[in-house]
Amino acid sequence: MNELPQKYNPSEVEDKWYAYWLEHKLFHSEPDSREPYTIIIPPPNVTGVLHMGHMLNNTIQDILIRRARMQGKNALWVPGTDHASISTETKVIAKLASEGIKKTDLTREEFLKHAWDWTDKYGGIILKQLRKLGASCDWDRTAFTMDPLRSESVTKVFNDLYRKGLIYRGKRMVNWDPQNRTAISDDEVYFVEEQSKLYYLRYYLAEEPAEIKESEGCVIHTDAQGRHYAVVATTRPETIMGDTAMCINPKDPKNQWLKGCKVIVPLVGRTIPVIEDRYVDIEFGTGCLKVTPAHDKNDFMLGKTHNLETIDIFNEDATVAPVAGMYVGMDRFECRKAIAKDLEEAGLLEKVEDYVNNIGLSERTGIPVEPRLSLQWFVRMGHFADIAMGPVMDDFIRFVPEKYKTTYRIWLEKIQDWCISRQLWWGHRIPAYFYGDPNLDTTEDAKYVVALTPEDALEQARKESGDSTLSPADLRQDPDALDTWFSSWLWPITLFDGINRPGNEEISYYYPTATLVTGPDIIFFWVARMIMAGYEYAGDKPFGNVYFTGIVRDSLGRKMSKKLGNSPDPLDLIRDYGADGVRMGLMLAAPAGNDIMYDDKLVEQGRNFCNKIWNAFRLVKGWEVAETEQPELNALAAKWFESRLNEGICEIDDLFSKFRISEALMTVYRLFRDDFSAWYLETIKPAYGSPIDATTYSEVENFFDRLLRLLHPFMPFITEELWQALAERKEGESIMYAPMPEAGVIDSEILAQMTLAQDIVNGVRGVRARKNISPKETLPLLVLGKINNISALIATKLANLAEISIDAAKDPTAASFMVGTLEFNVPQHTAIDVEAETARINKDIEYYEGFKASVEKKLGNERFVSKAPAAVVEAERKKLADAETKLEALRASLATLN
RNA sequence: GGGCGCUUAGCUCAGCUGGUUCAGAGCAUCUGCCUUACAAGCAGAGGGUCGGGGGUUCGAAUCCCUCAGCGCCCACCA
Repeated sequence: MNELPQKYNPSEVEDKWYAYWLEHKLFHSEPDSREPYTIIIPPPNVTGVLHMGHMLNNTIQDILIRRARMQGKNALWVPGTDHASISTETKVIAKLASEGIKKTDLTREEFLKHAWDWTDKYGGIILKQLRKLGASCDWDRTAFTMDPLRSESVTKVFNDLYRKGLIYRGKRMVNWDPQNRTAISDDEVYFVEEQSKLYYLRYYLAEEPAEIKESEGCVIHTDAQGRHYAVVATTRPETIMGDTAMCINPKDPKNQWLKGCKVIVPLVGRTIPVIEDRYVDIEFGTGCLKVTPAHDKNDFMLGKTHNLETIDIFNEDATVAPVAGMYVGMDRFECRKAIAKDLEEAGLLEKVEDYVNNIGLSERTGIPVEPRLSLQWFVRMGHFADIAMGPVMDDFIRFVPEKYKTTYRIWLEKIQDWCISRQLWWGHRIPAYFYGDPNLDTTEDAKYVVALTPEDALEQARKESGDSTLSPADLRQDPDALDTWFSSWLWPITLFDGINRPGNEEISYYYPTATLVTGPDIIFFWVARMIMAGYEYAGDKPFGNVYFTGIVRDSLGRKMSKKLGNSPDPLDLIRDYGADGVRMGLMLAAPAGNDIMYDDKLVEQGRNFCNKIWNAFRLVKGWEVAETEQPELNALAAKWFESRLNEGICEIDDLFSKFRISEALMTVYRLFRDDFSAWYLETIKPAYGSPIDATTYSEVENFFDRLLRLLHPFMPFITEELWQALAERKEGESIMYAPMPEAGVIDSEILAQMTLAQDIVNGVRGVRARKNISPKETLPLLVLGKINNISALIATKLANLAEISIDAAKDPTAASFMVGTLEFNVPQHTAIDVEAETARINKDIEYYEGFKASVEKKLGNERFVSKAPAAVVEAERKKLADAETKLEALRASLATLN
């Protein structure tokens, strides 16, 4: 036993076994006759580093995959990374900027070279980090969302959807990120409250009307010179150059007088019509709305309805464009200040109010999104919403927790077409090729073809244009890239090359995958779209279950962020607490869908538990074994623990089937710590220096083995270390492939007997604690009735009893306790503290009298007796009888005290 | 503005197809113990009128209504 240190030392153990698993290719899977169990990793950003969210997410996946593997399934966990178009491009641009290089100074090829260099250098660090966690991914299959195979698939799918009419190019109002100069999808915009200002602008009437039609409730503005004007409230005065109308609500009494008028845009001097639309909120501001169709979604709609001109006054980087005619080249926010000032000076600014409004920010750059009219590629979503709704609603794809079904349904019901083009270089380039007049490329009149290759494109273009002299130089591929999610949504399929080679052996075998583990934040971005693509391109669901994890927060409930510095480095934690300890700590606090409040206490508990397991092993391994007959106590204890273990296994199986993983872990934890260590091992533990009988020893080994296997999915390293040490193992053998224990017979009789034994032991220990009697001092025990054999034996050993007298007469001087209706006396040498004992018994009597009274009241209720089920009434009667027995015993004790 | 969810011990949560698993678990706290597996441990103990109010019922943490607080998602009125 002295060979093993007193404390478990994780770091060397972890490296040793991870290398062993790799060496023997234990994570690798090939299709075979077993049932498959597949998990695809949510690919982390290729340039990302491991954070606590990854730890949680990947621990769960590893638990599921390891358990499946031990259940005899062909378990495959496919790893990979995501090219993360916007995020990576942003990082590369920043890195280049730090070297004094501007993206705009580079050619596409040069830029991509930098990006690939960056990717090769930093890419995949996160996958290396995952190994520290013990992740049992099949690294031979490591994929990248932009490797050749995935790229080919993406292009094929784009082509296919285009042919099906599900992809189109269209002019829409998109969210424009002026820093990255790209469109982003609605889902990539988040809103924050911002303290801003509401500017009230004067729009003078273009010509003074002969008469102003005054009506009830009307608000007419006149200046000192008697000229009339309307007042428009806006948060964005810088867009006035794009104004092409002013809009009022036709029912607004305040502004009736403006109907049919024309007004002059302040500073700009352009005359615009006053239009009427019920869209305008009468209550907001003055009820007058300036309409800038190029720079606001709703204004765009109004522009369409009322046939307004669209003036796009901003450049790609949100500086003012020449067409605006003034403030040209100025940044939009600079321009706002300048205009405010100029309006003020021109007397066109009525007033400025403080105003809190929500502004949309780009998820990537955090800067305000500019609504911008542009030509983009879209996927028609109606068809996809149709095919993706049913399977989730019918639980054919099961969401855990279930509440996300609603979220999913509502999103699908009002789904918008998906803008898939991004004005980026890092990503899958859109396989559309323009020909003809290059000036038309960025217009809706562009001539283009969509093709798998430039060669195909040329052929098609020749055919469509009828110009057989077109050369490759006449084709211009769309410079834009696809939204990252356009490759991610194919991930479950492309990992098995199911797009390029439909129906191949791998896709047929591994698809649909078993369970997807991901965060609810990407339910729309990714989960929903994978379901759509799955049905469209693999003819089946991509996964059977979706397990949504929560967010890892700090102990104060704050999101972990770099800014707050409240996120521990996972690798530091692994170093300090061991991978198993960290895994356990995270899992203890992580019911599906619940955020977890991370606290070092959790991983401490995990580390401590590792130590507990370690020491239990030291104990057992330290025993000397003798070929002696097994004592009855040990035989009974084994019989009990067998049942208890089976009971535990049943619970664990049930919990796993409900994805209640943290509860399953808690169950094993208690099984090991309480039942196995505190009760079973303590029961069979031989006296110091004495040997243990061979039968018991082999039983202990067997129990230990099964417990290690139950623990292995949660804590892979320590369980492998101990399992290997528990018996002779062959090279290449691993607990990873040891069968997961299955529940056997549960003997409820012996479980009940043991419960009594435990109650007695607890009773005696309670007496010891109250009377300050050392655990070392043996005590006699009087049973005022009968108890079973196991109880007597267990109690004798674990309560350190000298002897047990069955059917004993009450000893009035003894300390007493009750288990159910059975009384126990512990005679002692020292005089009992009559006062304290009296007080204790009186307290009990008081409690049981109150209890009895409530039961009597219930039973005295005619309606209860007549309406409640017989069994319930019967149970109440038994309660009453037991309470009476107990009270009788307590009163007898009290009487003997005095 | 629309929707979903939550509120049970100091903390994190379970229980919620109504009645002895009904008030639980882990952690934390307190009190004893360095008892030759483990002080990263062992033994014992305390702690909640189940957010407030109302209703249904013989009976409510559990079902219904209502109020309050919190969280998330969607929309984005200039």
